[in-house]
Amino acid sequence: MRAAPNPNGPWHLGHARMPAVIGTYCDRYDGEFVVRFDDTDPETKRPDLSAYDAILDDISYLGFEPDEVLRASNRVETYYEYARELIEMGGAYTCDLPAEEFSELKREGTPSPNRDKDPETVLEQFEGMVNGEYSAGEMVLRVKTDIEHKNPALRDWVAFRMIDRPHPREEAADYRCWPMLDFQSGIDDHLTGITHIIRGIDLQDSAKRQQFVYDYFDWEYPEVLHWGHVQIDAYDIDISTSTIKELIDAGDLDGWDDPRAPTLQSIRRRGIRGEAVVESMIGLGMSTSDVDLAMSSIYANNRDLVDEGANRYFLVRNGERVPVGGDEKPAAGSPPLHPNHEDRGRREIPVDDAVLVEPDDLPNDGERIWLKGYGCVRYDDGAFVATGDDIDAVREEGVDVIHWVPADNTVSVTMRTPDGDLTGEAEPGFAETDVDEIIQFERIGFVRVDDHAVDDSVVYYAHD
RNA sequence: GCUCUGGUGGUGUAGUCCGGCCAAUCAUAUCACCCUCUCACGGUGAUGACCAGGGUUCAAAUCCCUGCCGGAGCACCA
Repeated sequence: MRAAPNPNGPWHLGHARMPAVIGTYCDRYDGEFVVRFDDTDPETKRPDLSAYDAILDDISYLGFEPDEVLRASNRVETYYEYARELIEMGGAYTCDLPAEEFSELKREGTPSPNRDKDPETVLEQFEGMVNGEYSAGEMVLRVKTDIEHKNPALRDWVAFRMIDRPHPREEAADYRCWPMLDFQSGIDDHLTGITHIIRGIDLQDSAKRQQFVYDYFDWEYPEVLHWGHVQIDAYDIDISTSTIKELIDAGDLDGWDDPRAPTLQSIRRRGIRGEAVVESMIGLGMSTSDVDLAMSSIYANNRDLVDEGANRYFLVRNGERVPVGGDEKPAAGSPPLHPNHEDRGRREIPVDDAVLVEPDDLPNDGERIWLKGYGCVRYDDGAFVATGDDIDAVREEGVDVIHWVPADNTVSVTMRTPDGDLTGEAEPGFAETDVDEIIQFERIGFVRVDDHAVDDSVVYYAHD
């Protein structure tokens, strides 16, 4: 099986579907996973040189290792050879009709006057194309199909056209005569032994077009399945590489891994495992209609994967400083690193004379609240007074449990989320977490530690 | 205009080919409750769907017809 990306940028979430599905199939049935960059248009779908590696990187993030990586722009001579063969069989003809003119004839089912040229002339003109003797728009090579085919999309389609602008890859910069997707892809699928093709509904007619070429060569066409587009909820941004690129260029996004971007690099940085994405993509099935992927599905999968491993810490946003007093006041709090794993030990959070809590968590005056891992306090006149109550206050008397941090010696944290950046103060022990570690800020959510700078750590928010 | 293709709860999906075991599966979501010193994890329960109308049949989500709604192609893009 193969994934045939157009290397125009790093992948967005929707792109994950192809490697997820074919990778899973290949793993399951011991198949071959071929990545073929279909980079045969240096003009309108101009390849982005950095995208080749970025895409391979995205695939590896998803957990797949391609068996073979090809670039169509390395294989142009091969396409020429098959074109020559096709011409000799009388299966293709050079055509100098302007696009609009041919389009009109096609609509009526009228053949191009070039259609019956003898193969020698065609071959000669095709070599002219190969040698760059024509400019863009002057000459194309058409596959001779059926000019009266009831589906106009299949009538004598273009196999090669001229492009004046050099390919960005140096190795391919000299070519001017480029194959169209249907020709290139059709030849490659056969040559690389692809047995099963999955592609989008936008390419519904491709197989039917390519079938004409396969018939000329007497090849057997692979099994084909089409699926609809994937839309993803939870993003304001259009899921399209070009839109994301524009937003980055305009400075609205910091880059492909901005937490607001619907890209694989983004969710990777947020600590979401490729496996979680793959599972969700597999769950979408193979429907030909468009589907909406709920991010919550990816989040649920990821939560399953990371919860056991994620140690717990406190982070207080918009911290309200509240003095703590009372004779029963403990010197420190010691909540467990993980509620289901006492063996991992407990955090020690020393409390001097005040704590920070989130404004929404402040109880009404005179009411009690339980500072998790620390103890019960009563809120009196803007200060907490330790009550010395035991845990039954929570279990039986309905006292709420909240998270908190000491007022001093905290770690400043910037939390980058899909909805923008937040700041807060984390408990001292947070400083000991490793970069790349996935932790949970209790009552807030799972985050990936991105950076521990001297006075401001950065985390990327994954999900709650 | 021509040609493809599809419509099962909020979302995704199973079932549709070979009609009955489907008063419709599973997941996610939402809401309760249990557990719990997190609104995490785990457990229990609830909510919620066969596009519409005809037809065939003892029996239709499944077969047929019509309609409605949607997606895609008809590029010298991929």
